[in-house]
Amino acid sequence: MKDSHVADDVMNAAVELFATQGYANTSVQQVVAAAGVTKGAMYHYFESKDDLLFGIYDSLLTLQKGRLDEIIAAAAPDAGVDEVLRAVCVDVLETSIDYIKQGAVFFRSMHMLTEPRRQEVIRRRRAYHDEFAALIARGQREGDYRTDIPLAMLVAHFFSDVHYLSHWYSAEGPESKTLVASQLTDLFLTSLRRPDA
Amino acid sequence: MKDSHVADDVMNAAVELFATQGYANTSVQQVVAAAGVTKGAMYHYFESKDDLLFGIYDSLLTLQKGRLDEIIAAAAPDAGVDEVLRAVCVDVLETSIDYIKQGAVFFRSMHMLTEPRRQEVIRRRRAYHDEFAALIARGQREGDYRTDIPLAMLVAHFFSDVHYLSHWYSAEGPESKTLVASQLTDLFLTSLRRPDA
Amino acid sequence: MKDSHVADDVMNAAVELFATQGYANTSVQQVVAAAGVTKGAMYHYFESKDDLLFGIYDSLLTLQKGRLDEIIAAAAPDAGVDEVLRAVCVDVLETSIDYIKQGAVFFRSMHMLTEPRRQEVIRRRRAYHDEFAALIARGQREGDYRTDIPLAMLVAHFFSDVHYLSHWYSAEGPESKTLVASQLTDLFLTSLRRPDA
Amino acid sequence: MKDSHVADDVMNAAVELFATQGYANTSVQQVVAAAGVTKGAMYHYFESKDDLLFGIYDSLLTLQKGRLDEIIAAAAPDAGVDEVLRAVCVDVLETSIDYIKQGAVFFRSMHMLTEPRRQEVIRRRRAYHDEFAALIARGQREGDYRTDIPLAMLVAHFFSDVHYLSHWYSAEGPESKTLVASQLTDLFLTSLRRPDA
DNA sequence: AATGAATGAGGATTCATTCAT
DNA sequence: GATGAATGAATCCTCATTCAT
Repeated sequence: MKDSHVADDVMNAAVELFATQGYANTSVQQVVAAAGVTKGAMYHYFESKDDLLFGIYDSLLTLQKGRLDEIIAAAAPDAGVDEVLRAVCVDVLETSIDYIKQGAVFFRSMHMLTEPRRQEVIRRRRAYHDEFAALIARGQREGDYRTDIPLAMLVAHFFSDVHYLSHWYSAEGPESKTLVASQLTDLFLTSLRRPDA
Repeated sequence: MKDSHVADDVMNAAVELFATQGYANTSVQQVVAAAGVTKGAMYHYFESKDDLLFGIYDSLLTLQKGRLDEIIAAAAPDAGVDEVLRAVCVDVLETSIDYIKQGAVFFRSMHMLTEPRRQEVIRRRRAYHDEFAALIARGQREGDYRTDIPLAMLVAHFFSDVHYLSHWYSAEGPESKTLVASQLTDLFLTSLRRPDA
Repeated sequence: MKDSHVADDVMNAAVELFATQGYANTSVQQVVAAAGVTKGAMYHYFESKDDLLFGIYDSLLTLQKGRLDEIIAAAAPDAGVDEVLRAVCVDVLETSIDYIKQGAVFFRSMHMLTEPRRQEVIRRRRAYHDEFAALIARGQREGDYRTDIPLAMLVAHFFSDVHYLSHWYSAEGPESKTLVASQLTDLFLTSLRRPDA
Repeated sequence: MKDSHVADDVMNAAVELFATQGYANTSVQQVVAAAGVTKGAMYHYFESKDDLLFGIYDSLLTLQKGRLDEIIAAAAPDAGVDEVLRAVCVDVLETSIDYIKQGAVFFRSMHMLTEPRRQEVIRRRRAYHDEFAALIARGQREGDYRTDIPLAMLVAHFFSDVHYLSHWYSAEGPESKTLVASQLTDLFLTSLRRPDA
């Protein structure tokens, strides 16, 4: 259930309020009031408040997974892994800044999701991480990246930065976004390189 | 109000439940049942559910600030900044693993705190970060650390790892803790070094 | 929010119970049970228990102020002040007997109102008294009424009777109401007359 | 249970708080805090919160009944009823001003008393009114006072002023008290006199 | 006499959701 | 499709009173 002017307005209001006040502190009443629709109209498009929350996860996961697949598919056959990984990192970071409110909700409200959906989010998120991890593993095999540190930790080391963006980043301008993305990518790739190389 | 057998049991139960199910999904009833005390007894020691939550923040902030000050004070007068910073990073990471449940609550429930207390947490947390930032700044002045990246981002880059621990770390054994702390410290310090050095 | 079958039933039940048992001794549960509605329905029409109480004040103040204004406006241009004042007194007393339960609540529960509303009641009540006082003042200027006693005390002397009705009056019949009103008015006007006249 | 420094302090604090905030809005905790004693100490001297409230009624009733009896007993054998009644009225009014806080509680919190005690207060109050009524009746028999108005209403007419004092009187000075008492007595006795006399 | 921790019943309020219209 | 009145379960919190010390 997801189109029409009503559904969009509701989702936007929900993201805004959930990011600002938290999911638990936001009543359905507040959401519909902010969206300028009635409760009945909302329940016509969304099954529950949980559905609203899941919508945020779903669209973000769909978006980022799609972009990741695209970048990898679009990579030149002879491209070095470092080049691809850099593109991926920059893209994730930029997208996360674009959707920083959704990101704030994402990392803060996972435990508010009802159970089957929480599992789905975890599964899709893991799939995403695995694809990212495969890139690093390839770089390790090719001798570019350090192997003295567990793969899982390297992945976590990168996504911690993605995660943390909503805790400190505040939009000053469009250029800032690309600069931040490139600098964080740089920090990550620097630490990833073989120490002795 | 913060001692007696009752207060401790309640706090422990609260940490456990808040970390597992989230603050909003945990009723005071569940907390007191888990602690084996009555609701009235709990309200004798804590003013509100919010007070319970704040207690988690307060004790963690007090602990970590204390340790940070101690390490800096205990550093040999001729110690290089890198040595001190490494000790600080390792300590923060190890402490965060020891109190990983409190950490999970910390980063997930800040918006559930009532306003004056939320401000206090933010203030104390900022003070902590500032002290950490001062170390890096000293390293920059001494020529050890890179200056091409804003100080605030370097700080965020480290604390994102601290933050993220509760999302992926799970205790496999006592050695693991020190290993993880040392490896994450390593990643951070590697990326911090002057690129051209 | 103040119509619909539900709102009326709730208000009536509230007046009855507040007058009989007092506001503090009456639970919202008792009110909704007496009104035959659910708690949720009540909270759809009233914001709080306090709102219920304020509703009693509001309707009584509105009613009596309206009637006072009407009587003064309707007075013949050449009417003596004594004639107008008598009409006002009789009307206030009769109305107070008609709404004797509301009156019982009025004088007993003012301190249970939350602050901004308590101020509003005081303000509106004062406006009402001032209008009444203006009539007496006119009578004093015209030489009908005594001036050896402060105006405020004369006003209090009358409203004390209004106030006290709910402490001793009990409805024996419709005639009694008009008799009581006329007799109390008589007592008041007698004491108001210039002693030496 | 009623002496010792503790009991007095508690009673004074209770009167103050009950008069200011109302009985229902005042917790035992607030009373003992204001009195500077502990809860246990209070419960050593008073059986219940209700006991505290009843104490206010008891002392006021005892005091006023005692004074009434005294004045009547002390009247010269050949004293006119008007003289005695005037003395009684002035005394009641002055005493009520002296104990105006107790009076505020008296008229506002009767329905908060537990049942047997509420009946006792009503009974003793009625006895007091009856004695007062007997004076008026004597004046009627002696031809001084009007008989066209029911005795009960005449009594109510006077006590309404006593009652109402706490709603408008505020202490400006010691002289004011005697002036107010004498003026209200005057208003009452004026209206009491035979209209045709 | 005095303490104050502990009890436990009760109260006001919120809110996601349903459903007749 | 849309409304919004109504539901009813759940939640946080208060508080008079007791009792071991």
